[in-house]
Amino acid sequence: MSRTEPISRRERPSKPPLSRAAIVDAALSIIERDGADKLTMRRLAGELDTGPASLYVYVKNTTELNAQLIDRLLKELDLSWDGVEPWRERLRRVLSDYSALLTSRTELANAALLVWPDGANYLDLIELLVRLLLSGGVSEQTAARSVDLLLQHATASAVEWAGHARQDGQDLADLTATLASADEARHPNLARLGAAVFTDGGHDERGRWAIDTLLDGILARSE
Amino acid sequence: MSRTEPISRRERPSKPPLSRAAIVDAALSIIERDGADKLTMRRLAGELDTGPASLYVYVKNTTELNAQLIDRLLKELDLSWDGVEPWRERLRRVLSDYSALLTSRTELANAALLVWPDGANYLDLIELLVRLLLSGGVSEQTAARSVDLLLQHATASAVEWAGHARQDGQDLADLTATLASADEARHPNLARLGAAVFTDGGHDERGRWAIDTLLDGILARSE
DNA sequence: ACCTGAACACCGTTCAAGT
DNA sequence: ACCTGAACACCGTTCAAGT
Repeated sequence: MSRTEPISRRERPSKPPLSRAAIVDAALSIIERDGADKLTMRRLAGELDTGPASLYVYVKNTTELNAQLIDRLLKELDLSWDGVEPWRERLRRVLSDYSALLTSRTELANAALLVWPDGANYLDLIELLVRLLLSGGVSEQTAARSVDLLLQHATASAVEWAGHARQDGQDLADLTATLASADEARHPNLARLGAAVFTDGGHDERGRWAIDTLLDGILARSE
Repeated sequence: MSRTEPISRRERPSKPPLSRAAIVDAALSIIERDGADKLTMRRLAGELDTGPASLYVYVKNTTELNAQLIDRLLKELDLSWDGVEPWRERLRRVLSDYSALLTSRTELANAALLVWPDGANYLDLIELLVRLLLSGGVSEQTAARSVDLLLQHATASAVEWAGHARQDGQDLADLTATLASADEARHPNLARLGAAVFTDGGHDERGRWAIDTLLDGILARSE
């Protein structure tokens, strides 16, 4: 008999075999195409031409998948340092790169706060942060803790920004209205400062201010 | 005919009328009884003996409900200041109270990062923070921005802690294993610091360190 | 006007059964 | 051994219809 493959009946001729890597790839392309909020186990299974149960052979649960995804995304970060660019500037740059990476992927940003995204690229990022801090004269113990604080800030900023951009019904107008209604007797300081509490300066400028403030605090710990 | 109420047939004799306040109350009791992760629109409707559609007469969506809930929870915070307790200590205390309030309510902690929880109690909290900062000699502009940074840190810490306590399959052991596997050539600094990056010091001590670092940074901005 | 049953369009995860 | 159909146990939100 001739060796015509009976499998060749299928439309998509060679459905690639499932694997952890194939799943992460498919997840990434859903995120790029439809947005991170559209990434679900069921949709991901659909993308791979199978049922959702099949994914659970390769990933334990959604949390684990997210951790994997975050690490994969981190690969896109430039983590080099020429040693010429001042360490403080390099630190600012890598943190805002990291934030930007997550801001357009709301659900992942959220996951990044909840999971410890273990993985080689995450380690690379931490390594760079530690290296920069040490070169700035920060003590080893302080550097270790600062990494946490800096990444927490960058991640939380991404979550906030992604959330506010999404605007689930809320907007800045509501907030400034609430603030304007602040009773002068009950909130004398707020009444004086007004909307500056929330809106003073642009996003970039505030981000830069925050990182500089963090760094000043960190440097103060190292004397 | 006698004026026997036909309504008295019902088991729970007087189902309270729906209202925004009643909904928030019911939501709070679900959170207290079953945990914040069990709070859903459908369950909430069940608690109030009605269908989920009825809730949408009083709240726009889940996000709005969460904002409401956070403000209500904030009412439980002690926001007084005798002016005798050093401002820095008072600030530390209110921030860790706020964190603790959210840590046991995972989903709300998450929401607190995403929504601007407008409401009277939130304003009270901000007012206290501004007041403490100003009394510490911080400039008005710096105080306004610092409030953001301090609350972001406290909220993000609550989210992280709640998440790690939940342990969706991940645990510290995984992470320290990853860290131990850090290639010495690729991650010389990490290899030297080891697990200290993640585990040095207890939760409370690290929290205190972070707030002090933040405050030192803030004070450095004000000279 | 105020409320809601029922439907729409989804979820994550498990498990028994198939190859 | 590896994979998956089908089911379990849910979601948030809308809308046409009822009182």
